[in-house]
Amino acid sequence: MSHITDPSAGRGARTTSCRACALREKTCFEDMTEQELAFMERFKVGEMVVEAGTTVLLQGSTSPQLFTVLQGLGLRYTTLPNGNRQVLNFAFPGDFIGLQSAVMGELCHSFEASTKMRLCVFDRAGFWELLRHQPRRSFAISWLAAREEHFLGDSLATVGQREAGSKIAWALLRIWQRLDELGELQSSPRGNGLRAPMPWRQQDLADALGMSLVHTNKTLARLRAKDQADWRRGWLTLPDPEALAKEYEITMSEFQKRPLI
Amino acid sequence: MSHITDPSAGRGARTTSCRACALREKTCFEDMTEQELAFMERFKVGEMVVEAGTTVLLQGSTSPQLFTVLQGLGLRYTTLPNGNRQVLNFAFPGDFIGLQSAVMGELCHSFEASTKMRLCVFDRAGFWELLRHQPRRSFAISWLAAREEHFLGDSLATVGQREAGSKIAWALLRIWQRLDELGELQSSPRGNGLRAPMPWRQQDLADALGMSLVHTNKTLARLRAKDQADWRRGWLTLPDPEALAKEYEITMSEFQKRPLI
DNA sequence: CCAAGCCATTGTCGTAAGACATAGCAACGG
DNA sequence: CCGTTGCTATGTCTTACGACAATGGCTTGG
Repeated sequence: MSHITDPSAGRGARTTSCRACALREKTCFEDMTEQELAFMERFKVGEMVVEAGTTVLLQGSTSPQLFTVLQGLGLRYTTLPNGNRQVLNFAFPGDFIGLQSAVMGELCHSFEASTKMRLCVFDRAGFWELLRHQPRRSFAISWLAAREEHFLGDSLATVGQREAGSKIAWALLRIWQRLDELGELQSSPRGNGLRAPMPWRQQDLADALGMSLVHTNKTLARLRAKDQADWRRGWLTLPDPEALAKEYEITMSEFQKRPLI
Repeated sequence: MSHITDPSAGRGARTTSCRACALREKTCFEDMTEQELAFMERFKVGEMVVEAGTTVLLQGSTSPQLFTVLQGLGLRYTTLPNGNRQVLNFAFPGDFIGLQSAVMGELCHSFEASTKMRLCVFDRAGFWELLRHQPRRSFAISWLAAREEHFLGDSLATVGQREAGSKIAWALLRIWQRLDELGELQSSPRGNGLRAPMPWRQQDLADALGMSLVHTNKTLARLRAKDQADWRRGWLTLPDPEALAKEYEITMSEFQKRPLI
């Protein structure tokens, strides 16, 4: 299902860490120094490519690895004792996976690839080294953690306080915005506006919002009937994101450049 | 409503930062070095005492300050455009408040004192200095952030996937455990087991769990009738926490020593 | 070309939870 | 002493949402 490639194989010195991919321009940092690069080189274990559907991290296990998403989309979730599943968030390129596992011993969530993914693999043991010796990287960790905390809080407020239509709209807008930031929006084949790839299943969205599959489906149908959002066969189309946000009282946070690990 | 005291007034050098209070033994770190102490001294702005009901941080504003809770209990919440309120978490002594505001420009949540509180005030501008020059403190920040992320995820799963009784039980157990860790459990005046101070209102709990006040009240009454939990007049009594957790399929995370900022 | 899965869709029905209204009960203040 | 305020407690009625069931449409694979 997956294989690990040697990070040093066949690439020049300055394409190390995550800088190999197009994510570089999205960072809010100047280029790393040579010293930092050398350190990150040691920290990085390799790259991993996994097929859609692969469980990368499994709740209850103790993974020795941390990841940064380079390509593809994923899903972070917990399974409750009653069998229910809660999707904690959707993962996009640039996301750092596993900070919690580095702190809590045992994993309290699973991570699954929703499409084919390419991951940058780091060694958990080296993580504390990173914090100790690389203040700028350390800043990045805190930045990402704070941002993650912010979005989890936002999710909590949505799941707790919004009604079905508003929940769905919120989730779609959030995903839309994130893909927009990553430059993943494309013009529709029929030429009517933009569309975004959205490979998840309705069940995933339902589990993210604390709704049943059926109710999610019906609510999506309602949004589609009102020409507010159309999500079918892996593609999302929002005719007017701003109007949608206004209709359902959703305030989007503005774009922020993000640091990379 | 509040006043700020000079941190250097009337106390010895080694009682600086947050180490002045009994929280010290709860840390997972060796004592700070003299150098670290000196740095934290600069970082610390003062202490602040606020009365119950005070809004310490207001959503939408830009606070130049970060806090560590020294004494008292508080509440972190967001207000949605539709007027609903979501309580994000309850704050206890040792909690670090404001990491997000240090990263996102504008505050996206409010913080309110539920009892009289004593807070350790830090300067936001000095925060990045801290990360840059104090690797051990920087570790602590990451640790706390990861833990916060963990609990937010847990909250999300609870609000999204549990039914009313289980939600309430989960919240009560979580608060009980936290107070236990802080050594705040007391023997009941009537001599029947332990009790914990719980100064919040039913509305607060309702807003934390995404339930209506009325339903929260009725669910609490049901738990009380079954002798599983009794929360009245600011005091919580759990006759058998383990049994409660088992009954409602709640797995408590074990105690972990926490670092201090 | 048909069978088997996997999802999406839609209808019916039941219930958990919300909305609203009202009452009870301290605590506080003049 | 009584009126106000802030919170808790119940009763009744309504509804958004979940549970269950059946269908249909792609996709994969022999």
